[in-house]
Amino acid sequence: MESRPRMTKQRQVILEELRMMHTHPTADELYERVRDRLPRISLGTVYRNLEKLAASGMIRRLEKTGSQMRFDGDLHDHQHIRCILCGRIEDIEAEPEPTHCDYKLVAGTGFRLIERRVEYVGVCPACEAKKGKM
Amino acid sequence: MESRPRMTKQRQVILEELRMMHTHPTADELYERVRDRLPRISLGTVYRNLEKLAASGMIRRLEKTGSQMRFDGDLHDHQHIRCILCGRIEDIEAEPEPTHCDYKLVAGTGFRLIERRVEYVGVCPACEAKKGKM
DNA sequence: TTAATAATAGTAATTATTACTAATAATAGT
DNA sequence: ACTATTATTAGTAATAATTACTATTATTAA
Ligand SMILES: [Mn+2]
Ligand SMILES: [Mn+2]
Ligand SMILES: [Zn+2]
Ligand SMILES: [Zn+2]
Repeated sequence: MESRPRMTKQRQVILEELRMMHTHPTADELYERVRDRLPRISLGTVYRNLEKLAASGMIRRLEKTGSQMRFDGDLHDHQHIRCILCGRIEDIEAEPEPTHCDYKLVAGTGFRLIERRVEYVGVCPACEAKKGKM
Repeated sequence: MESRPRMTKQRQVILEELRMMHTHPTADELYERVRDRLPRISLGTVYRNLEKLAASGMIRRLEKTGSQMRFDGDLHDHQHIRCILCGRIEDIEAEPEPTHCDYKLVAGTGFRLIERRVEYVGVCPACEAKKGKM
């Protein structure tokens, strides 16, 4: 039942590239990027490593917003805003910890509160510009 | 280019059943329910109508949390808590409108803020009980 | 009633993700 | 450095949710 994770070249590169880009990429966006350095890597390997890295807390998995998962190499305490038109995600400097008020709101449901996620939704500058032209 | 929506038996039943249940069902949960009244309805019809009803504002589509879409026939201003283990969703009586503080947070990004979604995540009583037994 | 055309049932296609498997390579121990 | 163990990989197949297609049906306005 022993099983120490191994730091493979693939895992290393995936982690490095995710930490470099600040765009909260999907698995296949990251796959395209990583292929520049490891042309023979497979998409399944990218998925598997993102899963492992997220489970070990080395990266964040942004819960299914939009149609695919997105990942974040930046672990500092922050939230996100997503463009309702193109899906682009940017950082927002807000603290996500639940407040006393949140605990009171949840009390009636019988749930044990773990986390409060705030997602801001809007239109990004690029999409706003595009829209103006029509 | 004219196109007035028609109130078909299927659309009627889908809307009625969704409004009755307070469980935020997935498309196929609702499909199973509706089949009791319309045994020949197809899953595609359920999806198509949920899409139309959401677009016209008659129901809410809860943005992809978990692996599938969920729908809500209750339009009153509220938010949700989702069980991280079983996916069950319950209502939370919190106002979702962005505050001045939210607008200030978003200002730096250049986005036009449309909505602030707060999703609470926790463990539901049923799952908590199940967990205690192991 | 009738004509126009949304909407439907049934099925096929798409898409993101996960599972499978034989081959490879990272690590611990010698 | 060599070897044994086994986590990990590439490649591919399978799954699962959703969407698209198409011939037929049924709603609604005239
Ligand atoms: Mn981020
Ligand atoms: Mn609700
Ligand atoms: Zn955009
Ligand atoms: Zn639960």
